Amino acid sequence: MRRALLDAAAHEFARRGIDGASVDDVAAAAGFTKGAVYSHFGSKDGLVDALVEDRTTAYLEAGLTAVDGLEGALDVRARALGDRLSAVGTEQGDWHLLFFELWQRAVRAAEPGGVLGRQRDALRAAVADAISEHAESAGATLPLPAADLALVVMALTNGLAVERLVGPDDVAPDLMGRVLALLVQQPGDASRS
Amino acid sequence: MRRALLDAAAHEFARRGIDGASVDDVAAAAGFTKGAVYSHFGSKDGLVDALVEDRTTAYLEAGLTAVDGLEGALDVRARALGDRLSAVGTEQGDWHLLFFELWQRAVRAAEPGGVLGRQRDALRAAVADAISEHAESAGATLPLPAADLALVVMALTNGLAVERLVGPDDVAPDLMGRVLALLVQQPGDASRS
DNA sequence: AGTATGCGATACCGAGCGGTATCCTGTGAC
DNA sequence: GTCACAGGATACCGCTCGGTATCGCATACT
Repeated sequence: MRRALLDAAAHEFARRGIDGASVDDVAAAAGFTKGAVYSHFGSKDGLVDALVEDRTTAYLEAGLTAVDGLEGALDVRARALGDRLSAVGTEQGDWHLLFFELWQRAVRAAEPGGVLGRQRDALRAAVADAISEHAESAGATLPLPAADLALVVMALTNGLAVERLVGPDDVAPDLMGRVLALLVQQPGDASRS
Repeated sequence: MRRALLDAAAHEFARRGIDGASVDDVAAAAGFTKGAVYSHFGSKDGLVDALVEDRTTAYLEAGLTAVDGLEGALDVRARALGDRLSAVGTEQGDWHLLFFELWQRAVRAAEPGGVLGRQRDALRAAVADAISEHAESAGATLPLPAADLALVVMALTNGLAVERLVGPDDVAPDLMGRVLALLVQQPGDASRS
């Protein structure tokens, strides 16, 4: 089953590294043998490519969901967004481990227009749009261009995930929310938690 | 020469991955053969360990330098710090590639108290101290505990490095500084660039 | 029932790697 | 000048892994 192989690959690759996990390992984790993998994906690289496609799509959707349906003042929305992103990041420790590995591959391959790059651009644009709309509907002015803020949100998500994987207890669950709230706080607005 | 081998290892490991670069490759890049590596470090893991020690020490010192000798109002210092960190991050693209690989190893090994973890704690504590002192000497109140701010600085540095390696032009050079300035901005302080 | 199709298992190959054992050579002590 | 030694080169081993060729078997179609 293609689905089972992709899930097993995501898990094994995250745990042991893409180079560290053999095709045999992945197949065995899914209850199959190598033959199944080569029958479906042709090569190990083919499996990795399919995995990139699969997981980045899911990641993009998760990101879109996170910025959707926020209500209230802008800093309240920012806090809620931070909490959502933290929750997702905390429960899916494997994802970031895998993500950084795929990202490394993409950087080293240096082939512009890779799947990862495209999905990143899409996510960034979508988040930037959402931020703009949220700011407008909340009647607030953004302290930075929406595109820059989107980048900061992504960078913080990734950066805090790094720290969380080293020391899960070192990162307060509400840190992301508080930081984002500070970033969109209006000048002269003295509201502090 | 031990130094040459470490430098070559840093470069080769960053470019091709720790698993992707063979001991032969590293030695050749330094103008030697395998024998030199095994004579100095005993094993590939020994080389990696020595490299972790070497580079994290340098990184820690770079971090300490960055938070040192800042002057002026708190947000001015924050901006200057951001610019320094951006400059360092931009010119040393290789380091972050290597850092994430070493970080992955540490997370997967899951041996608490690794060198990387200790250096991270030290850096975080030092940055937190520096932030506290800067806040005090500038007569400002911090919107978040210094330890949390230190974590945010580190997370942003790493997160923006990720983005910069994917698309160098997507990250404005002054973004880090502006974000940090926003974070320490005093309520009621309407100064905006 | 017979047959075709395709997924997955099995056995095998070649290459590259980490590691080791041994040899070579330049350098310093006396 | 001789000797000892350490840093490094060379040759080699064994193992693991990606990849391939082939086979077996279940399902579906006629």
